Amino acid sequence: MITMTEIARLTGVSQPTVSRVLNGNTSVNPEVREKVLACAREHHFQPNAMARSLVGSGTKLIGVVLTDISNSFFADLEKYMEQAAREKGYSLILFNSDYDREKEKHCLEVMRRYRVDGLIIVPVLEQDPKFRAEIKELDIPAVSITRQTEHMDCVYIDHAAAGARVAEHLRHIGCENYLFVGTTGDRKYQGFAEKMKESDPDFEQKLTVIETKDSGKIRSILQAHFREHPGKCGIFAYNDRRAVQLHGILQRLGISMPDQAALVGFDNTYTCEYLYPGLSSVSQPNREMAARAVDILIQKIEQPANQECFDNPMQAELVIRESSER
Amino acid sequence: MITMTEIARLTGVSQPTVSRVLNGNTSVNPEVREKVLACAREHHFQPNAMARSLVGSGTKLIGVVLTDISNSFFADLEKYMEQAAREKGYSLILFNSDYDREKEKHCLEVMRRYRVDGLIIVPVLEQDPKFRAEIKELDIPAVSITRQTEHMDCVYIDHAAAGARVAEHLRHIGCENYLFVGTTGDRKYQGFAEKMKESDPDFEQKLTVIETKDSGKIRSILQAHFREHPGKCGIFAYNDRRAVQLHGILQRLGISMPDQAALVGFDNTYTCEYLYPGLSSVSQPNREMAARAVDILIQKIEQPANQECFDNPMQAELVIRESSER
DNA sequence: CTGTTAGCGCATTCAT
DNA sequence: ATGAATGCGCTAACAG
Repeated sequence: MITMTEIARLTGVSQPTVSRVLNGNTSVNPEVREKVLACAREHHFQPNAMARSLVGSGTKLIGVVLTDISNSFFADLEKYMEQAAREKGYSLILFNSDYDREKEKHCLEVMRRYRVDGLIIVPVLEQDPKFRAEIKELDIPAVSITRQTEHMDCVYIDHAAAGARVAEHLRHIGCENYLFVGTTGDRKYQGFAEKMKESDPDFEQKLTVIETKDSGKIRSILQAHFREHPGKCGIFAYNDRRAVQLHGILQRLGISMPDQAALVGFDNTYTCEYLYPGLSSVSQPNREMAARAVDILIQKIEQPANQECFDNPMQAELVIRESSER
Repeated sequence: MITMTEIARLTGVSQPTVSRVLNGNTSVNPEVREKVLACAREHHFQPNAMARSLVGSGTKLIGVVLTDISNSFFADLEKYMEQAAREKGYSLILFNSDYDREKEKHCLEVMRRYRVDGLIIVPVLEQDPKFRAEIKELDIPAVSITRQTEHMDCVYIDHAAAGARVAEHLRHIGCENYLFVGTTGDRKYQGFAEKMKESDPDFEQKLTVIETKDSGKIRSILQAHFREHPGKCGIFAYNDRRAVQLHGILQRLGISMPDQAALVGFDNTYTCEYLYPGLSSVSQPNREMAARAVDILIQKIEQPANQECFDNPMQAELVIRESSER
């Protein structure tokens, strides 16, 4: 791979002159300019980003840590982040933490080695003090995406509010009992339950929580549930993947949507509209979230002055389809 | 961020000694060793990968260019590639080409700037001579994944064979006419059509090709098709995303699977088994493909001797579910 | 406008 | 076993 020094030798000028031409900042003699450019083109010169960064201008690298890119929602996010970053001349170095704090820590270390200019992360455990310490140690601009954090910028949707919105909807279409698929530590659940309790003090007796991901077990639970509770059941799943799974199981059990079961998922992945009956789901503005995260980050990278942290809550929207129509 | 020179200053030894300690190659005085290690730990030292690469030991960076990571199949692939790479101390710098040759070219240029040690790519157009030239210019080990290529190592499944396998299956369950969803330039299609023609000279009259991705248009085409052709129709979609879309449309039209329509997708994404009726699909061994691609690449990076290119065709498997059961 | 000089952080000689 | 010197490719003064 050709270097500036080599181009300098070939064209008979000094290396800094080559640098000037190729970076186009200061003015150089037009003839020299052309000669150098021609030579650079001929040899497909590309500046060595490593050397450049070493000298202090940053790496133009953004470290991205996702919990799991095989989740469509995150895959979309990464795609939009890359687009936004590319527009500003940044590239992404991507890691999956697999929801594992140890791996996450390792990702952070590797990113440090590459001296990424900034960091976008979906934290495994945003409140973990160790995580906060690790981020602080990194000492570079960082924004968390998808999760609300207090010690760093964050771009997210208010999961509790979204959960509440789902509660409102399910109550509105007249459900007699409820199923939540996920863990009760989830903000979505908390917002959902809170809202329900507001209008129905007996809510907790009407609720069943399914934590397992095992299709067989879910099937048994559903079967028993619908045998004992004939009334319309509102089902809220913490993500579309689970919701699609439930959708299939309900179909197999011959439980009709939305009459017997009103199902709502989360993330509004493309499958929702293709399914039959169509799957209601909470849509996150992932393109906007990605763009916002990248913008905030790059702004902080390039203007290190303003170093306060901001909360960037964004608006989610419930997309109602056949699976939970009135 | 602390440097070796700084650690050297703090511990009163020379920078090369720090380097020796931290890289653990040559032997150093145990006392010095401990002192240096302690200091490094205390300050959370991480070697500057940029500087290290500059001095000639490579970047430990693998450039990955995918056409579209929002496709679950590729997202899975990337996840497994990252795992495999991490195990060998490499990190991934990821790009999406969006099926756009220009963007792909740009990705290649950026990778060059970062002096990635090697490259794994899903080519937009593997036969394009310009693409081949660009890869050659890069002058680093490169493997193409998912596509067969002649000028570089490749890890892929034989799409034509997989298409033939689907043909066999659909013929076997007794279809009277066929629908292919995708483009006829696709190897899957070619294998499919070839196989069909073997046993049925009239195949071409029995085939309809749907190229559009527009749900409304697909719906019209299907409606017209089933009105005119009452017999059982074998439908082969080039990927699961399209297959899921068709699945929904068929359901909405009240066309039963597998009686009236036997549907087969491609990639065997998780949705397939959750759908009802379950979606038949061709399963690619993506974990193995990813691991193989990474292994081959790293081997070539670390043993530049053997520079021949190898074909690595892998075995796909048709997973039959309700959507195309006999 | 352009060449000289210096230095980024590190690995790698070469001495000692 | 360890320090001194060198150079990777580049940018950033500085002097002409």
